Parts: sequence; structure tokens; C-alpha cells
Amino acid sequence: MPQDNRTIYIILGLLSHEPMTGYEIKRRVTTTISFFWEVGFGQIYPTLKQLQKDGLVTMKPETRENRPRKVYSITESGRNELQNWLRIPALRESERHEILLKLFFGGQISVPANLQNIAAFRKRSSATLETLTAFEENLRPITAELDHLYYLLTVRFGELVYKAYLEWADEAITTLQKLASGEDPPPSAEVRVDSADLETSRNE
Amino acid sequence: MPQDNRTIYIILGLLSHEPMTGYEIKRRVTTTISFFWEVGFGQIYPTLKQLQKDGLVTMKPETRENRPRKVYSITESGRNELQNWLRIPALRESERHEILLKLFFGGQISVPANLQNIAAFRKRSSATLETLTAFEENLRPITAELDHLYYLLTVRFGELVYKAYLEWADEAITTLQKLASGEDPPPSAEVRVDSADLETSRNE
DNA sequence: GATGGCATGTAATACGTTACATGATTAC
DNA sequence: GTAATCATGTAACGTATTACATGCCATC
Repeated sequence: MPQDNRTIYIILGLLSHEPMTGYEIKRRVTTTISFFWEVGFGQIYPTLKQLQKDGLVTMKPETRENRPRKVYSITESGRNELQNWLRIPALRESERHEILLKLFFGGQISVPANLQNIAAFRKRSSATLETLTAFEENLRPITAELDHLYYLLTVRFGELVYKAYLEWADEAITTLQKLASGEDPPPSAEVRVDSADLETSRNE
Repeated sequence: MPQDNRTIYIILGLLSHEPMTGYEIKRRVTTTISFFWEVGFGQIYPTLKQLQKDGLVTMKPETRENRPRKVYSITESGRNELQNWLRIPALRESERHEILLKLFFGGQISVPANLQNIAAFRKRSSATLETLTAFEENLRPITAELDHLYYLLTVRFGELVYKAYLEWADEAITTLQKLASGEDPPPSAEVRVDSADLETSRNE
């Protein structure tokens, strides 16, 4: 019945690994797949209820250490639903790059203002890349387990893409700096601030 | 008043270049920015109405060649709103890679099935890259105009990122093929089909 | 005693996609 | 004549984000 709702499959997928609570699903999403797909509590709890109603998962209340929690498990029909979905090739990427939106209309603001936006993007991307690299180092030695290998493949995707982000940012910064130096009079105060920003973001 | 609605800024941005109709806005989006941000008619027309109500754009009905149309122009306050937004650095990328979602849970289906998904992704990405390369070739010679230069920068982003996609796909295919050949018995029918798919998608 | 993590949830709102509906003109 | 392009819009639905609300337990 669902046609577009990926939250369903994220939950089914995580439960296919092992039973867990909604809270733990959220944590798993954050620590593993959030760099290419985010899910919030506001989606998880209602979806779990729905999945239970549809018989794709079952729920078992627990009282561990006086703390009540609901542990969900995937059912056979849930596993089938998941596998059917996994076998359909994805249709398209859904990317939304706000940085590109701003840059596309960059002519409406100054070159230094655009440089600042790119510098912020570069900084963010660099931090993400570092996280991904750390993940890779942890995963490499344990790829004998198939699930870890697939996890590693997604991390590799991130690494290659974020490297491309950095490469692009450097290229764009160079292009625009040339433009600014060729057109602007002696470096203004605004330009000096930008340069400082670029330095710090580049050397972290 | 808006906090998240980028459609507003896409429309204001396009109108900052020149006045146009809702239909033409849609066409511009499709031909230039759709590879990193898509907008449908269902968003454009209502948003135009809203923007008009808020005084950020004005509308002038025309009857060109007996065909009625509504030509929208950006106002001064619209341009201010746009520029304010352009000067705020983007917070994060919003990417959703369904291919990675499927691969992350790849352990639930066979290795060849995962290979097919990656091959489909590769094929798609390769086609997009070709389009982007063609765009670049058209844009390179006309970057004297600032708007074209910014446009080119977004296209370069696409090129670098889609190249990274291809690189990743090849790497992932190699990894999984090794796995399949090391574990599977003599090539089954299923595996043969996959190999054919990979060939055609790789040589296009 | 305060902060942070574990744990579950609802409600409101915003946003986006799809389908539907209509009609003129232009090019094949 | 038929398909494609120009042109505008609405309605329904689905999906996602944000804020709010609650409470226990463990650690500092």
C-alpha cells in the first residue's frame, strides 16, 4: 500500500537485524544512515504503530529495570515486504543542495558574500568527511560479516562524495577569488574578513 | 515569515533575472536547477499567489497572440527578501539516497540483486553526467556574464559529484563481484543476467 | 540538584507530489 | 487529425518537521 514512504523500510530494515525499541531505532538511524537519510521521532513512533496494525512488526512490552519499553520485532510478512522493496532498483536521487541554490542566484549579492557561503559549506563538508573516515577505519577490519560490508559500502559512498564536495569548494573558491581580485579595487574590509574565514575553514 | 520554504526563493531568484510566467519558471527550473532542486507546478502557482499577496512580486496579465498569461515581476521588497536569504549560509545538505538505503540492508537479498541495483544507479548517474558535461561546454564560453559563471559553478558541482557516483559504483561492483565469485558455485543463470546488465551500463 | 540519556508519544503545521481539469495554439 | 507545447490552476493526499509534553534513572 505504501508507495513513497521510506521510513517504513528503514524501520523494517533495522528490525531485520534485531528487535529493538523506537528509541533505539532513532539512535541507529542517527549513528549509521543519517548522513544519507534522516528520520525523526515524529515519524518513527506513528510508523511503528502503523506497521504493527499492518502485521509487519510485532510489539512486546518490557519492564527492564523498572523502565517500561516496547520492543518491536519484524514478522515474516514484514521481511517479505522489505525484500520486495529491496529488489526494486531506486528510481532517482533526491538531492537538495541549498548551497547551489544560493550560488545559482549569487549575482544578487557580492562575490565575497558568495565566498563566505562556500567556505561555510566547505567547513561543514570537511567535518562530515572526517566522521566518515573514522567510520571506515572501524568498519574495514570487520567486513567478514556481510551486514558490515554493506554498511562500509555506504560509508565509502559518503567519503567519495564528500571528497568531491571539498574538491568543488576549492575550485569554486579559486574561481571567485580570481574574479574578486581582478575586479575589485584594493582589498576592502569585507574582503579581509572573508579571507580569514577561508583560512580557518581550510586548515581544520 | 517563511522559514524553510525554498520554493519562494527559487521563484524570487528566477524573477530577479527577468519577469516571467509560472509556466516559464517551471521550465527554467527543469532546464537549469532541477538536478539539485526540483519544483512542480503544484508548488509554483500557489506560491506565486502567496508572494503576490505578500508584495514580493507583482502580476501583469497579458494577452499575447490571443493566449492569456500572467507575467510576474519581482518587487524591491522581494529583491531584499531574496538578498537577505542569499547572505545566510546554508545549514546542511538534504540528501536522500535510496540506493544507499537499499544497499545498507543488502544482506536481506542476494549479492547479484544488490549488484543489479548498483548497476541501475550507475546507468542513471552516467546519463546525468553526460547532460551536465554538455551544459558545461555550452556555459564555458559565456562566463563573462556573472550569472552564467554562477550557473557554471553549480554545473561543476554536479559533474564532480556524479563522477564520484560513478567511481563509487565501480568500486562497489568490484567489491561485490569478488564476494560473489568467491562464495558462489559456478555462475548461475541469475549471475549471467547481472553481468550482461553491468556490461551494457558500463559501456554507454 | 542538575544535566543528560532512555523512553514514548501527540499535535500542529508546513511542505511536496500526484492526479485531475481545462483549453488554446503550433507543428507534424 | 493528433501530438506537443503553452498556460493556469485545484484538491487530495502523503510525508516530514517542529514543538510540546511527560517521566524515570544515572551520573556529576
